[in-house]
Amino acid sequence: MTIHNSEIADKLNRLANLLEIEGANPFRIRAYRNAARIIGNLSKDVSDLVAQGENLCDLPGIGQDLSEKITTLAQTGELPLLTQIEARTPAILNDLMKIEGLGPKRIQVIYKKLGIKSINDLRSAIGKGRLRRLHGFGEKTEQKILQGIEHLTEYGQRIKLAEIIPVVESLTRYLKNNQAVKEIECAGSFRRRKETVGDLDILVSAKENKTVIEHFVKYGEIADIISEGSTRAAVHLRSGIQVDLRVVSPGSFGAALLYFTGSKEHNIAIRKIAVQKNLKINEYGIFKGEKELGGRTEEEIYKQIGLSYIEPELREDRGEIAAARKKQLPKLITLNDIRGDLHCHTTATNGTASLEAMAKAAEEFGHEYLAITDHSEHLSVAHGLDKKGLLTQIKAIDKLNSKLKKLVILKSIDVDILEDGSLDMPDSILKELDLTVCSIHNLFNLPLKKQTERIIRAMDNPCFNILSHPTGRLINKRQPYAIDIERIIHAAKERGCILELNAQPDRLDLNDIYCKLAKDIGARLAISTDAHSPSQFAYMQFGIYQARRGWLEKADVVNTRPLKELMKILKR
DNA sequence: GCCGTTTTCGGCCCGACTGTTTTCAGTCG
Repeated sequence: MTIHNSEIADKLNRLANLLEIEGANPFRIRAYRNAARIIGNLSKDVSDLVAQGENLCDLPGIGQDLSEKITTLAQTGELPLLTQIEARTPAILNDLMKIEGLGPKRIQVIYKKLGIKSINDLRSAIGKGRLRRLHGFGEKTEQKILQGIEHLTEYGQRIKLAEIIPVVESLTRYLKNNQAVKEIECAGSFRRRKETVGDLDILVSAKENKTVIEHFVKYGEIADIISEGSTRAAVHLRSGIQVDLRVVSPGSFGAALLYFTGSKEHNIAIRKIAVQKNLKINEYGIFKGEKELGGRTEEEIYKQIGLSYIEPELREDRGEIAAARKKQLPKLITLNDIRGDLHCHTTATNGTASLEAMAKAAEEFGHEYLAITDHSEHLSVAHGLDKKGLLTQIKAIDKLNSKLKKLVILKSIDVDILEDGSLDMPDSILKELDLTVCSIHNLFNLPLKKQTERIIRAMDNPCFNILSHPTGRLINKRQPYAIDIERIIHAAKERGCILELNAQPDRLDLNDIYCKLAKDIGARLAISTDAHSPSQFAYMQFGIYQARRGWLEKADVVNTRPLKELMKILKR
């Protein structure tokens, strides 16, 4: 049995929670949480590192003790300290930590005094009025906890980035109606363009705070107000999303933006650097004693602590600070760098628009080239094309190309990788195409080795160009299939194959961490929309966001190249 | 529990809001 990084991180987090409930040293708890984050963000499997005899102490934030604990965990699947603590503090208390308004101290009290262990226990205790009899608990706290339980059971999941955009747009439009508002930005994980967001953090600079807050809490979509003060307020929208508003003076906008954008780990790291330089960073600015050295812009603050400006997408404490210090940050790719799209579908299979309509939309989007990649026969639910169907499409593309002025249509296919690693179309036909996009669309549950070798065997075919949605995950819906991604990236590099970053908002596959791994290994990537309708070409933006989070630059992505150069790359 | 061109011991980011209590602890970001 191999234990995955996410499971190791989960166990460390659970241990940290229980320790916190027991009242352990807060810095020790932080060390465990920090280690959980480091492991969770790692692109390589800890189990592999351990098997190779690597010393985990080399990882930042992991010392001798944690290294030994994690090694044991990777080897045996057990974390003895966790087992030991669970013997006296029930593991189920972890569930209570997820409830808004309930932290370790209160959980400790309700467990010790009332024997409450689960959310159900808690609900019934509140119903019987047992909670409000405890010292430090009152009626309002009770109501808040009840609301927290309700909110948790109703809206457990984070929301996909694409789904939150209209919410942000209408809210910011509303806030701008207030005369006092000068600048406005949606910060938080939204600004870092994370694939999902948990809540919204809106930052406003204004001449006067009070009227902005008053205006905010009157927004028509608000279900309830969580808190309302003189500089910040928090609400739930009717959709369940929490929105935090923070208002600062224009002179502090940069400092507040930095603070509110996060990530928390990035903030802690840069504030630590400030402390080392005898400076202090807070949401109002950067200070030497009483003297303010900056705060109007984020750049000012980074500069004061000797760092070049760090793009929001990189602020995850994954090496960006060291890179900023050495002036070695990547020049991140932008939407403008993209020249074409290498994956889309038409009505020939499961797209909603004709070849002509897709071509027109791609041209209007500004593309120089577009690959038409309908499904192959094996994917019967999508009415995949057989040999004859593909040959018909090839002819139609030739005809259309002779009419098009600005755009070139590339002949292609989204061909299934079959169980034995062969492609679902004879090579003799694949050779007629400009490129191939190859996908796994069935047998998601093969064992890791088998699935990995299925893909690598497919790449051995010289007709293989792009591996589409390489891990197969669907955000909030389906786990990635079991594959050795590092081996696949190496195999792609050796064979001149390309890895796709599929820009569909529920795929974003490869994810940010694997994009960076591919870049570090030196494999090429393509950012493609997999558009099934004309409007979906706009999904390219989401691919770009994810690519930027993965440190990708223009040169790492093949569809930033002019057509001629691209064709050379596709020759393998 | 981690970490070190001030330190191998003594620090560890910083502030706002709420509820309950009467000066502050707990929670959150």
